[in-house]
Amino acid sequence: MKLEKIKVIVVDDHPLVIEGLRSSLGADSTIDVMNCFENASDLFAFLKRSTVNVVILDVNLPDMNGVEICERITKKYPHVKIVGLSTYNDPSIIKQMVKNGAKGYLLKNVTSKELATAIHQIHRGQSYFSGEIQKILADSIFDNNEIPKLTRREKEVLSLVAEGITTPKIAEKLIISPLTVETHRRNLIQKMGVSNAAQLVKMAIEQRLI
Amino acid sequence: MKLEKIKVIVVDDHPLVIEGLRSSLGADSTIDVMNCFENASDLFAFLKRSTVNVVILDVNLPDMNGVEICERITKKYPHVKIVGLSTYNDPSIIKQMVKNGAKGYLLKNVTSKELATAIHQIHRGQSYFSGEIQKILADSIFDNNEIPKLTRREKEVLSLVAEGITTPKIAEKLIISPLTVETHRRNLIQKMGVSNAAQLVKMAIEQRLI
DNA sequence: TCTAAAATACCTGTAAACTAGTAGAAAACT
DNA sequence: AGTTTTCTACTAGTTTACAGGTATTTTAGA
Repeated sequence: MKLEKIKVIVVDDHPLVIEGLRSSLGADSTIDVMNCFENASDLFAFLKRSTVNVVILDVNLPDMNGVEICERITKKYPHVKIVGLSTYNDPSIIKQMVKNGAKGYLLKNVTSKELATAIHQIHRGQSYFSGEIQKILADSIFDNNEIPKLTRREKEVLSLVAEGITTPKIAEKLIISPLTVETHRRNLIQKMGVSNAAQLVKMAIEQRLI
Repeated sequence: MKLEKIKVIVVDDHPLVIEGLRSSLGADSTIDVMNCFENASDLFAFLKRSTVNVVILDVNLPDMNGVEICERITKKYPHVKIVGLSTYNDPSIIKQMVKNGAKGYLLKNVTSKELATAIHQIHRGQSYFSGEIQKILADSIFDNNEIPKLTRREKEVLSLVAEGITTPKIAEKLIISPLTVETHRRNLIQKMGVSNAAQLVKMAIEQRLI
């Protein structure tokens, strides 16, 4: 029986990282780095016409965020395994990635050896999370910070609030009553489980909602 | 005359980036990647006993921040040229790096070719900033956002404000009068040139003051 | 030691934010 | 077509934030 290589593609907007992955994963005879992309649309164009086993996915791409990409890949190509790769160890992002089908998540401070291990393990159907990530996921079980779903309008209001614009001026901008803005603001504070605008801004920035 | 290679060292806490730089810069016959480090202390240990032309310096290292490293290198080894390399295009960080002696600054989305060009140019005594960075530096001339100096107490209050704690509770925590907290808060808002707490929080996060 | 800077505290007034409840109209979903 | 969600808007009362001063006591630098 002929050994099939694991077909891997890399999506990262840093050419330097791509080159690093190419040279180090290329050394592994069981892994075939088919192609590398710097944005999401190129990735999807490729997925349309090729079979792929594992996608190594940077969470921060210019044209689409990692969570959305995960969701779309999982929906359209459920056989494709996703490994998140990012500088950020933000629990909410990691959890969202996992919820949307990522089978693994690594920080960029991993060695290429560990990455290769992860690819193999995930390709076998298991999951893989680096030590630090495991700890984060474990911790976040206790404080079950469900990411609340915000409506379109609420997101709009949130970003304006986060810019420090006051209620009456937000109302002016959105051409609605200040009272309505107040309501949205109130609902946001309630949904996000905070108690004032300052915390709301912090939250929004942390969860990259703005 | 024998051609001397440019002696370069790379400091980055991401092994993947290091491998990428190694493989791509290694291909350039005029550049000698002497060594790579993942933290600042290893870097300084090496500088003590070796002559180096150019340091490629990631701004985010585990043990020391980029600005501090720049300052120290410039002071102790003024002949060593520094090229900042980072994911962040935060104007205040870039400006601080330049102020502290960085001769170039690139975002991690550069190609290795551009990086090589930068190394050569900087080694010749010129400076090099990638297009995006040039734009940022140019923009920041107009809005001369001098980073205001905050006092110790102000920083304390700022981080508490940023956590969304209200004035009376901050007062309780710091065991001072709420009126004093109000004064600090007001001074902060004035110093940072913003108009409310929400903007203050945003600012503080952006400038990594908390 | 003198002095400038920082931290502390207070007053007054206005504006905005937060709390709590209600409720009709418009979209979206089934 | 019917139900649910979202967006909209209102009343009314409380709390906190913001702006403009002023002033005393520490702390730290020259």
